[in-house]
Amino acid sequence: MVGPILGQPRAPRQPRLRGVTTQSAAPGSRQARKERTRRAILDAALDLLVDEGFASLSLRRLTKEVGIVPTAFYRHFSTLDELGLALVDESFATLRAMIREVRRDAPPPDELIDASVDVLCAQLDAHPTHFRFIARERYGGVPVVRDAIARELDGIERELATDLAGMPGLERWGPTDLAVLAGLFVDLMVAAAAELVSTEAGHPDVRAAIELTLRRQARMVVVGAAGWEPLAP
Amino acid sequence: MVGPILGQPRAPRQPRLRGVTTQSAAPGSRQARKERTRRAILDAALDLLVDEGFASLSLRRLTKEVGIVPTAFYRHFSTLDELGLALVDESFATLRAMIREVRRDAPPPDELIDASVDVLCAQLDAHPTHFRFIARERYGGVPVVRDAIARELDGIERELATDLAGMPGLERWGPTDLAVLAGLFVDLMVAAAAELVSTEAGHPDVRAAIELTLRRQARMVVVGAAGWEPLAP
DNA sequence: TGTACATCAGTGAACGCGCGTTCACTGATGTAC
DNA sequence: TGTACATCAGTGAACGCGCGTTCACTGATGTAC
Repeated sequence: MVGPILGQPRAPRQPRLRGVTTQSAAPGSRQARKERTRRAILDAALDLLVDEGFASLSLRRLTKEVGIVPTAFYRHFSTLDELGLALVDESFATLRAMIREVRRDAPPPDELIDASVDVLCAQLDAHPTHFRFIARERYGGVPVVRDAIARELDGIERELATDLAGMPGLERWGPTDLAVLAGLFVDLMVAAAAELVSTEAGHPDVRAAIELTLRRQARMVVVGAAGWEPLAP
Repeated sequence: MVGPILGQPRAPRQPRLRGVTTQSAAPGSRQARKERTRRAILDAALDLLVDEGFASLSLRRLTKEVGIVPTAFYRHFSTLDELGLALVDESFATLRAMIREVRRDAPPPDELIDASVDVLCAQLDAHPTHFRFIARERYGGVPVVRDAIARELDGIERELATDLAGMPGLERWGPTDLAVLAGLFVDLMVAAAAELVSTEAGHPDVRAAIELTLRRQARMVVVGAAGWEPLAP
């Protein structure tokens, strides 16, 4: 065991923000501490991305925010792109969890829209940085990240199309129509998420208005789907 | 008049890419040449923004592309933000011209969607960089630009709502419902534009698929609007 | 028309700064015996 | 249990580079007379 004062040769580097401490004082196994630092890097990145795009993220500012030295970053990610992909993974884990929640509750068709929007708003409150990341980087400046997000959103559209296939009134729809409808819902969701997380600190009035608009837009789409004469697949 | 060789004290700086020439050789009045350089800066910026976000745009690379020295930039814009706002102006001039074109042709309601999508696709071919700029920077990393785009899109939504108000079947709609529908169309358009300009060099098949999806989505929304029971304003 | 002066778009040297990445290192944790 | 050695997350100095911005300048264009 190491004394609390020993092993700090010069002015000790204080933990800066996130509980990442100097090697002499951190609790837990080496592996646990490494994982904690990785977590701190991801969190610091999501925080910094509130104000800027991923393309402008600087490794030095990021590691400063975490409280580690710039070179320590490379113990966790070999490039910034790799960090970006980890953020895509994490953000879509949140989004998929949200979708699973709706699917699990299986609300009746007439409540489906409101229930889905409720879940979306709750998730937006719980993980605003994840949704902001997806919305902002979807058409953002880093091709690797942009492509990864496009691929994930494609997957979600396909899943949603499968879900929709079993719904009352949509049994006779072809795969193309289902894909079109699914795309409509996904676009609607991402656009609304982007609006909601960008007004973050704004008035609850603005927020309520965006939420209301989303509900009406989604219902309008549902009415359109209900009246849609399915085309050949 | 100045001779073609005189007044070039050392290795003459060749015009690099855009026809911006050294001061000794450029034709036209001083004002005309200044305007031409400004134009070249805007064009070079739009070109560079194919590959990166506005937040990552570097003044030095930009001026190098134009063929002027970095400091000459300040003769035309006092900051990069000001350049960004000029690009917003220009991009929305294109978008508004597109809307005017649809309005002028005034196609009958049953052809309105297809006619609008046709115009959109034609404009996307003519000015892909403008639409890419709007789509990418709408949620991008530079607040000044993002806010300006949000304001412009709001204006367009309001205009569109006014247009829609006079259409058959929508006379009894309240302003809120009209705004909801207008928002839906604008989101659809921007999302489709973003998809179309991002596959730029891609297969015409992909392009055709996106275009077809857009047509079906728009029609689905129209069906939804037609079946919509208007609510209190 | 010719001359003298003003304007100003573009130049080029220089500045200090933050950037990503390299490298040899330190010292607490982990492990083999 | 105690000891000797290996591992490896984090350190800190150093590098060369491109960045935005300053400043005094140049010389063709524009204008007043």
